[in-house]
Amino acid sequence: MLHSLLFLNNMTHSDQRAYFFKIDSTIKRIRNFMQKNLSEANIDLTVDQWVVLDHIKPNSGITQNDLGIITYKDAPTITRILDILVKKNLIERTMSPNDRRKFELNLTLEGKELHKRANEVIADSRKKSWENLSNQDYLDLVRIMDTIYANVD
Amino acid sequence: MLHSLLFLNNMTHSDQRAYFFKIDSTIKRIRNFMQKNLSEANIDLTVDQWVVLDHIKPNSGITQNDLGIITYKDAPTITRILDILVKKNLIERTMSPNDRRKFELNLTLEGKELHKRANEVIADSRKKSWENLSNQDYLDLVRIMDTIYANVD
DNA sequence: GAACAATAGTTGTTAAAACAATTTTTGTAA
DNA sequence: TTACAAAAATTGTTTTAACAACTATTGTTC
Repeated sequence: MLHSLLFLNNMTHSDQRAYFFKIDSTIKRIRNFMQKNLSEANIDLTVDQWVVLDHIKPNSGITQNDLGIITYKDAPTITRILDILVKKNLIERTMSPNDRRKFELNLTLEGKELHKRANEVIADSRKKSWENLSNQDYLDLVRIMDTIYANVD
Repeated sequence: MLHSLLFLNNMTHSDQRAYFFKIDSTIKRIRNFMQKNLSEANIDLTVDQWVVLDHIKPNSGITQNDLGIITYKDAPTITRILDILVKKNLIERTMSPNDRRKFELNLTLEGKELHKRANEVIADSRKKSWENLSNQDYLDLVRIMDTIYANVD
């Protein structure tokens, strides 16, 4: 309710398209909600570490570069998140046999186990946060996001 | 197109509700787009500095605490952004006469001038990024964001 | 094959977010 | 009025994001 109230205020600024602020505050809340749920399940992962872990899992041997592309994170960010995941013993960097500039990334056993646990927490969070919304809402949201994404390309 | 493609990939994970990633990547893009437009207009402001400046302007004398509430930023973040805006000579912190714990915030003349310039850039960015979308889309987006926000409260 | 360009990854810096801990001031209750 | 709680703001630390600069390796062109 605070959210709606404040946004209406914000809307008076200039036009009805001040949606940036709305999306920004909502995504922050979702992130915090997921983070809280991970922490309460004693899972030592940030949401972004989860995103990276979750994208390595079905792509064994992926390089850091490609990982950055599919997660929309730049190279330095990937490097640093991976440094943390390696330190936590959740992933392995093995040098590519063909190209000594590259690493191949894989989950460790511990990484796979933690992924499984975290996945349940994230799925529950997702379900909870989507309550009262329909499949049509989902399709609309995706279409709107894709349109904006294309507009600013 | 890359966006859609990658998202479809991501969708195969578990269910159709992995919308977090979609929103997150889109908001990042919008932010970068606005930042680029500010920089190209030679406006030395980050998007978040803009948000703070834009919320002080119609609320002269607002305290840091209240500013944090309406911008959805916590106290330390507000402190640090204001430090920067003060250093840039865009806002003034004057001690509240009634309560020596509080500051009253106001734009300087320079702040008002920069706000005006930035406002045009942001409005243009907003318009551009909303192309091909309707008023109904806007209403749907707001409703979906508000619903999610309430769900994770 | 040597010179140069491109690619993969790392390091440095600044900004913002979240959280915890702290200081200063104000409000409240005994 | 004194003791304690609450409020406002700051400082410290870790993580992520963006950008620039850099190293090492590979690819290309002459």
